[in-house]
Amino acid sequence: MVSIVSVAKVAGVSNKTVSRVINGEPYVTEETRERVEKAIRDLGYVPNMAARLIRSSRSNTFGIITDYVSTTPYSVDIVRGVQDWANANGKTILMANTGGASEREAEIWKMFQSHRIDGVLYVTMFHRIVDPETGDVSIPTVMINCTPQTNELLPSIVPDDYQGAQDLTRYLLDRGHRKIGYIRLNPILLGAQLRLDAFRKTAGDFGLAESDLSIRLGMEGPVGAEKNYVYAVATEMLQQKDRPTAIMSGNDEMTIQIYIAAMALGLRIPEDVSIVGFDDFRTVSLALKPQLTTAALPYYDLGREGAELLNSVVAGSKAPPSSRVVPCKLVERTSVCSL
Amino acid sequence: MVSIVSVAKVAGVSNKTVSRVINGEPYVTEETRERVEKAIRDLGYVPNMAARLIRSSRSNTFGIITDYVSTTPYSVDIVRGVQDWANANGKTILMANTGGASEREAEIWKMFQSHRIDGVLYVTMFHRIVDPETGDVSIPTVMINCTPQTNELLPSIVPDDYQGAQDLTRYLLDRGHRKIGYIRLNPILLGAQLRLDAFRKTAGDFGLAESDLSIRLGMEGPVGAEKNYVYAVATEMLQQKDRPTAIMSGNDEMTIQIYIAAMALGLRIPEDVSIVGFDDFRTVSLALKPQLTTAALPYYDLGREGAELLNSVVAGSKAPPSSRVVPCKLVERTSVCSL
DNA sequence: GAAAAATATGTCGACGTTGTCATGCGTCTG
DNA sequence: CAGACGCATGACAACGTCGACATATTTTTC
Repeated sequence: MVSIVSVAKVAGVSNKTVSRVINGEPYVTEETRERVEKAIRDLGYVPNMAARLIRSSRSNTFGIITDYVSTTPYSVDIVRGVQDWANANGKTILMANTGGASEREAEIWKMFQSHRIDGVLYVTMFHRIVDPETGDVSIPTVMINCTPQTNELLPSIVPDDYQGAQDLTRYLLDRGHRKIGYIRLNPILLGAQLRLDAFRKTAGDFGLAESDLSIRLGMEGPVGAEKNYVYAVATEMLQQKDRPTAIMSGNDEMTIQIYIAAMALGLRIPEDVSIVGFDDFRTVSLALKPQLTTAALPYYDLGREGAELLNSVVAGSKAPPSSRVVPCKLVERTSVCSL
Repeated sequence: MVSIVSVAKVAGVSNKTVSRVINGEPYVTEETRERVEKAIRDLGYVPNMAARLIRSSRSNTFGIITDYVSTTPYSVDIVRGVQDWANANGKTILMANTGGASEREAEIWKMFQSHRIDGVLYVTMFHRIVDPETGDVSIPTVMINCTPQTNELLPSIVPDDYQGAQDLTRYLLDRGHRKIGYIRLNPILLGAQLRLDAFRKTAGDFGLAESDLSIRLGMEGPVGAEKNYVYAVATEMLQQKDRPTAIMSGNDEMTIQIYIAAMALGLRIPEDVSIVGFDDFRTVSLALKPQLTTAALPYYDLGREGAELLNSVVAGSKAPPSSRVVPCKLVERTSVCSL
């Protein structure tokens, strides 16, 4: 492999001078610089990060540790956000996922440490409460899409599920809906509770009675093996004689079943029932006809800002580890009508 | 940072002996080994991969370079397959994605080289033909889900779209369907052509005339900004007086619109129309009612086997760079009825 | 025009690890 | 009991890079 030494030999300078050119340090004649750069090009020299790291003990690398990248195609955008930031800032990304197994988690932290990474982004694929199992490895960490259980005060950055659901509820109320059904997400997920709370509170503040709200559980059970009642629940809800004029769904994926249930009963969307989702999972929200009005989870921004935040932590900013909350934008499409 | 030297000091041995213990080399007394292991535990020592790398010039790291991890939640399973393999075999994964920009691609190859990674997995999110822009960086490479344009003879590993579509078509024919509609995937994707070819050939071999087949384009245009005709095309197809008894869809995502189109026309699935998809994109195929019969893209296996293959290439196996094809398994659910 | 300052380049060692070779000691062989 | 062998350990150099410091050359300053 071609090293700094071979470049130096070809350019007829010392290796230190080559190092200076590579790192853009001052005190190199234009002429020398050009000769060195030519040698670098000719030889196809690429600096060796590993050597740089043992010298300077800064790896310029972040690690991402995730639970279920895969079983859930939802939140890949978080990873993309991180990668784009990394790319723009000359950082490298090391990736690992636990598949939910906590014994693997400790291994991964060890692996990260063996690469002397500068910081860790701890990403969960659903908004939830967790406890990183670092196995006494301590590396600057930012949590994305999750908050720590014990108050170990790791900074975290999460979507504002509450505000998103609030906006969606108001949106329906503003359009005259007074009987609203709600099909709940798996209660395991933190977002589920926040969204439901916002729905209840907003509807209540507006003056709706609890009896105007038809709240039902759509899913439950462990992530990846949950029981799904959505179709049955939606069918039942829509067969009530005093049926809701709008249904709010725990997430977009569940709306597929709500759409089908409604259509099977001969109801038109949105004329007979309005439907809103949550997440803006575009594979679904754009494929449905009419297209789905929903609240977009700011996954990409979560990733980007998380990386940014981690960077400032690594750089030693003493900002108290706080929980940042990123708003969910309401995306208006055509699945809701005004009454 | 605690290094091998500090461990040696505490254990009262030379650093080489510590190295021997770490690497499980022979010729260390049981007693010495224990003393060293204790010191390692006490100090929380973790070997420094970077140092190991400059010594041995083997990084035990693979890079993954992808085009659109993100915009498409489809193929994250490939990445999961790779990661699981890596985890089981003590390799580390460096990730980068181009977002489709080829100027970024060259940068990424350079970055990979600067980390002296052992090999690259070049992954595309759709089965297609590409040309890696390595920018004269040469690292052992395996292509996953894509095949090289120029015959540079990089080994590749791809799903068997042809066989999958063949199985699906036979499945319909076996159940008595003789008028079959086909809504095509974006022709940009290699899989689109293969799937269509298999459909045509299999139906033809069975004795169906071209007039029994109703083949229509469902999508076209650049990835991420395609035009989508599926709903309109499906509606039209199902309104023909001699309408097909079954529709085969380019992929699962498109079936959402086919379902809705059918239901809007008052048709029941599968009694009035049978529908099959492709991919087994479970967010969709399991959410639909009735659940979708489809062919599963072997993404996880693609990742796993791709990593395996790369490993053997890196190890210097002289196996001629061939294209391996992994079968798509038919997943039978309830969206098809027998006539 | 001599001293001081600025610029340009080089020498050397250190980072943490492992490969090579050397050494010391006990045991076996004939 | 001498030589050969096997085992356990250590000394030292080298990998590629860069920081600290030294030296050489040019420019500025009074």
